[in-house]
This record gives sequence, C-alpha cells and structure tokens, in this order.
Amino acid sequence: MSALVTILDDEPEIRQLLTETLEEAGFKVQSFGRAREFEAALNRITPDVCLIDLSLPDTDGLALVHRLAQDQGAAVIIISGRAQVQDRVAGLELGADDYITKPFDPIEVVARVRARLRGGSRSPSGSTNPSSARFTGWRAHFDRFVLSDDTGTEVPFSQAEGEVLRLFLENPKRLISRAQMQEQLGGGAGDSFDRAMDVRISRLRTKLRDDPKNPTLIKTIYGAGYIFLDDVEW
Amino acid sequence: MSALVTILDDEPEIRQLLTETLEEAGFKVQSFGRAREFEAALNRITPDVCLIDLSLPDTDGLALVHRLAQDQGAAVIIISGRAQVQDRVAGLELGADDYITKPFDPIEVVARVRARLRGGSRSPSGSTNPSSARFTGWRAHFDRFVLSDDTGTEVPFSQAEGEVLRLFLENPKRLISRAQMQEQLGGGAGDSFDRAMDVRISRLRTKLRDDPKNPTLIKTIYGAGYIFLDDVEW
DNA sequence: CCCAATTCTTACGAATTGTTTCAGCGCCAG
DNA sequence: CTGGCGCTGAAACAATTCGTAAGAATTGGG
Repeated sequence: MSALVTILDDEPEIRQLLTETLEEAGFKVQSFGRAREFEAALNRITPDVCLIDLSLPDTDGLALVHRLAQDQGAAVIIISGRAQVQDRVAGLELGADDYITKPFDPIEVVARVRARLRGGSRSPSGSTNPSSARFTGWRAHFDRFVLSDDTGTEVPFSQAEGEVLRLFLENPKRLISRAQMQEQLGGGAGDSFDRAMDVRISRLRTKLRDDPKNPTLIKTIYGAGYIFLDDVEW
Repeated sequence: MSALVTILDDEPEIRQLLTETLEEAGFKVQSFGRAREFEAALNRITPDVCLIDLSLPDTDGLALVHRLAQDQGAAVIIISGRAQVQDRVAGLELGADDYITKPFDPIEVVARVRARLRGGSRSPSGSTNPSSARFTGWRAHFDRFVLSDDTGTEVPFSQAEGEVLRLFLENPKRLISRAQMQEQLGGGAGDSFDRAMDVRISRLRTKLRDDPKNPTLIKTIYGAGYIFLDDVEW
C-alpha cells in the first residue's frame, strides 16, 4: 500500500519535478495548482502527506493547514520561497509538520516525506524500555521492582532501593561519589542526607546478600564513594 | 504536563542556549555532553523529543536513533554542522524526524520541537477505541462496564473504577504516578484527593481479587505510584 | 422528595523511608 | 604499635505514605 502525497503549488515546473521524484520513490501523487481545486478534491481523497506552497493568491493558509492536520489527519509540509526564520516559525506554529525553503533538493523532500509517514504511525505511549538488567547471580526487573535469584527466588525492592540500584547498574565499574548520587537521585542536599544514602545502600546490600567487608557487588571506597564491581548486561 | 526534551551535544554553549530557550518555552529539559551518559539515562527517563548532534566521537548514531525512535517512541531531531543534502537525507533515512543545520535560530528549534509533539499526539483518525482488553484471568469490557472471569463470572465495575482500570491497561508495565493519575482522570488537585485515588484502587483491587501485599496485577511502588504488572491485549 | 448507587472524606493501623545515634573501621601522625 | 580523627554501617526511632473500613456527600431515577 503506497501512501498518497498531494502537491499544491502554482508553478508547473515545481509540480512536475516533485511529482516525478516522489513517484520514483514509490508514492502515489496528485498535484494541484490552485487551492480551490485542492480543497474540492479533499472531499474524495485522503492524502497522507500534503506539500503546500502557502504563497498562493487564493489561499487562506491557516484554515487549510488546520483542516488538513486536524480533520484529515494528514501531515503537512510547507514549501515556501520565504526563508526568513520568522516565516518558518510562523508556518510551523500554524500547525505544519515541516517547512522546506526553495530552492530545495527533491531528494531531501522525499526523505522528509518519508520521515512524516514514519512519524504518523508512531505509538504515543505504547512501548516499553529495556527495564531488566543481569549481573552475577541476579537479574533486576525494574518493571516489576523485583530481583530474581539464580534459583528463581524473587526479592522485591522498593522505589528508593531501586533508584540506587539503577544508578549502579547504569555505571558499572565506575566510582560514584555521594555528590553524584544526591544529584542523580534528586535528594535535597540536606545535611544528613548522606546518612540516608548509606541506609539505602545498606538495605540494598542486605537484599543482594552482599557483605560490605567482603563485597562482591557494591564496594565502598573510603572517602570517595562506591563502585559496582560486576559487569552488567541490560 | 510539560513534555521532556533531551539535548545531546558536546558543545556546552549550545547545550546552554538550547536549554534556556526550551525552558522558557515551557519544556522540561535535560542535556548531556556524551552519548554514554545519555544512553544510561534512557533507562530511567522517557523523553518525548530528543535533540541530537550525531557528530560526537563516541556515538553509534544509527543504533542510538533507532533505539530512541523504535523502543522509546521518542521523536528525534538531528542538529548537525554538516549541511550537505546527502547528510540531511542520510540523517532522515536513519530514522530521524527532522534535521536542523548549524548555525540555527533557537526560536525555530522550539517551533520544530512543538511540531514534533503535535505529530506524536495526532489521533489516528480512522481507528475507533477498542472497548475490550484481555489480561491474565480477566477480560475487561469497557462498553458494558463489566469484568469477565475465566469461568465466565461477570463482575461489574463503575465509572471511576473503569477510568483507573483503563489507565492501567493502556500503560502496562509502566510506573504511573499519582500526579499522572490526577491529570489523566481529571481529578482536581484536591487536598485530600490522593486518598480518594487510593480508595478507587482499593475497590478495583477487590474486584480483581488482587492482594496488595502480594500483587499479581496492580503493584504499589511506595512513594512513587503504581504499576500494572501484566501484559495486556486489546 | 425519597431512595439507591456511587464517590468522596475521615480515621486509624500497617508498611516504607528518613533521621538520629553510636559502634567500628581505615587512615595517618607520632 | 598505638591513639586520635573522620568516615561508614546499621540499629532504633520518627516521619511519611499507603490500605481500607465506615460514614458523609453527591448523583441520578423515579
């Protein structure tokens, strides 16, 4: 299923150039020289991407862009001879998805049309991020807030513990100072906050069954901070 | 709820310039000087738009852009000093949503970031809301306001319960904070509204026969929010 | 206006996290 | 080797957050 791209521009050469290039790229193309014709056509077609030159005489740009973007769900790319920053910003604020200035390279136009088609199908909040990490003897599941053993035993960890754990797993074999922790974990730079951090780490060590005096995972560097000793695979 | 924009660029002045402008425009901003830091941070943040200078030394641009666009569902805007058409086309084909060349006007960057956010939230015009979802042991029918068991037993749920349930089922395996709930469920930021939310969830858990202390479906993350643990199929 | 269903508020016990406190350890000077 | 000083670990306690029962307020239908 090839996507439908429309062109609205009053210069025939530009229409032809774009039409050719886009068709070579595998799109279905329909071009128009006047806004009236284009608007009439909208009643029977639903374009996926619209290339528009807004400097036409009979155009109410705002209404047109709005109709395309809002009602039709089409992506709008403005192609204009006006290259000033304020023109571009105005076009984008109008609701356009992209703004290309003349003269343009048709190859780039094709690339930007493709980008718009990709963007349309993107799910707003669907996918999950890599939220599971593995290291010696353990696997941490940040989507469920549990640590799982080699034997399958599961130990839940809390939010506070998880923040520390995550910071370690993101920076293995690197010294992490208390200052960095406070910054990363957003703790107010309170006077006794470092003690809270100690407690967090202490509790985390208990769950990981790691002995501070003989650490396998979390090593204390006296006067400097902590290091996560193991390799981590996300 | 303001969108989160990240910046990845090795030049501190550019980071600062963009950060200031974007924050003035009302976005939340986090900037990074190295790809490694940025990638680490991706484990705990989910940016909506990512501004990236790919000419960094330690960057595998392809992988990074792919990860952002595919896994995280973020929009990617490349900001680069390379202005050749082939560079721009290459960047866009890589999966980026936009390509801005240095030097740039920060105002235009803001406009293009906004355009990206609009694009992401554009509602898929054709598809209607599915009104039924399935997860372990249950099927939720939002058109009839009932939950049906494996055995066919039906449990009705009310409007308020349904709102919470739907929010969970639309964001499985993701932490949902109380703030997000209040925003999504339109609850005024009342003083004691958080208790009402607790009660809603409590009742929902009762109907789902889910024990808070040993949850299968709705897990509490103390001090952070809730997570729906199961996979969901609509 | 009354009744029933739903939702919110209040209240209190339970679980989690932060803070205080102190014992113990590493490091260094002598 | 030894004692002092600052840093760290963790027990005990305090503060915060959460779960839910019970009653009050709101909504909707007659």
